[in-house]
Amino acid sequence: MAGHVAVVNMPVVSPSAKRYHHGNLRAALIDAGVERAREGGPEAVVLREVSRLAGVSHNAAYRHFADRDALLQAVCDRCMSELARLMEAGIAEVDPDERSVQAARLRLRATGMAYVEFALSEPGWFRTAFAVPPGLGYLDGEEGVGAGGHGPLELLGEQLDGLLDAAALPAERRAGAELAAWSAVHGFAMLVLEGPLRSLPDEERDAALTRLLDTVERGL
Amino acid sequence: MAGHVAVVNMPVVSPSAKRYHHGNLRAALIDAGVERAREGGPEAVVLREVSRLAGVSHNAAYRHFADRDALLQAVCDRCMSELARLMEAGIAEVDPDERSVQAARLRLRATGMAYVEFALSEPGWFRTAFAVPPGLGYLDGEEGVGAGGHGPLELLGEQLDGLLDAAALPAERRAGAELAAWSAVHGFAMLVLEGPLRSLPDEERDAALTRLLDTVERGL
DNA sequence: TGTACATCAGTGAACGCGCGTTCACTGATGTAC
DNA sequence: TGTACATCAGTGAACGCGCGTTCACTGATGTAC
Repeated sequence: MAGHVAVVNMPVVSPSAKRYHHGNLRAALIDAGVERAREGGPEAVVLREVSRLAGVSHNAAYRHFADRDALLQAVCDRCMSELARLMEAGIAEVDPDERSVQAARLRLRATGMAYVEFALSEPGWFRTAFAVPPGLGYLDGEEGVGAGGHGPLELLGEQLDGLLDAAALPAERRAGAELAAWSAVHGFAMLVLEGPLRSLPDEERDAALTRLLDTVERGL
Repeated sequence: MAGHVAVVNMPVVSPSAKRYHHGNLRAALIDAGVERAREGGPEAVVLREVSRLAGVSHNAAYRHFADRDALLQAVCDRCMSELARLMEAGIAEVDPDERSVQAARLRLRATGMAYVEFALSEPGWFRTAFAVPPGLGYLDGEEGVGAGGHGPLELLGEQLDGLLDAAALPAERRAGAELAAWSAVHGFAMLVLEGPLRSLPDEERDAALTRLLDTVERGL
């Protein structure tokens, strides 16, 4: 019986037998934090709860993170990387060898669509990605940047360069175009997700998104 | 001596003598909440602290608000109204009798500028304006809407109508233009205020804002 | 190959914190008669 | 004009909560000799 109790008390995240040394607690804590963030956003990344999920006592976390903010930052980085990953996936759906103006436009559009889709389908992660504690930086942690080595900003920049190469964006308008495009989709996501437009019906929302992307495309 | 002690214990917000019945506690609580929100954003609207500021015991607030969220909502409404007020002031700087295309464009621009300026100069209020508790609505409280009876959305809509009247906006693009324009300035404010661009130097930020407003103007 | 020991990664108990909310109560007010 | 009384707006004490963080400690690991 006693042996079985030990099995029952195994840490949730690790299928291996309970050991005193966890092995990779740092990663396990971040994983658990990401899991909590998915459901409840950044506020849900609670040091004690995350340690519980990782199967260790709540102060073991202090071996790997200076404090709760340091853990949260690592979780934020992962969420931002996940956003970048989805953006990359959206971009990749347009044939990468295609160099036409239309393809460049479609890629930019896919970038924005993926951004908003991430926000709407994973609101907890989206909010967490932008909840880096004051005083700490974005994508500063060891986790680094997204799958292809790029954050959302770099991915957006590449699509704008693509537009430039296809002569669909005047050279004098290239500078600062990132922030204009980014602001548009970010604001849309925020207003619709938590802001005054959070009760907007789905179909109106989708129509508005199309309208928004059209506007950006024309305006750039 | 005893009489003087009573004077020392007077509520901070009311210069009148301490009375058992406050007189207008509801308004005083909202005022105190707005004061706290200015410094610390929505998290700073703490029921006990706000009651303290108003000079009453912390549970007197329950006579006027169902719970903390109800108080917070009232404070949010006030912040949103303040935003609308500043937008109106910005619009009013363009001669209201002027009906030219240029004037219509300037008014739209002033709307966006005021929005971002409010966010940057009063970050606590800006964040609070958009922190209405889940389940509660925007501008639903008694405070109602801004000085002229309009919220930010209505003000923006009027400027777009102005553009339409001046033939600077094709009629088929009028629908949904609010959300496109609003998204752009809102996203800009969020990214620069708390997001990944929060350490952007002031001059780069201002240049990016000009670029953004240009883009929106062209794109609409 | 064995062992002493430094080092590192965990544990468990405790602290202090301030919050939102509820309870039973009292002081003030205004109105019906 | 005076008074009884219902109503409303406050008070003060208490509860339970879970958090982040610190402390002194112990179990496991790997390395020098």
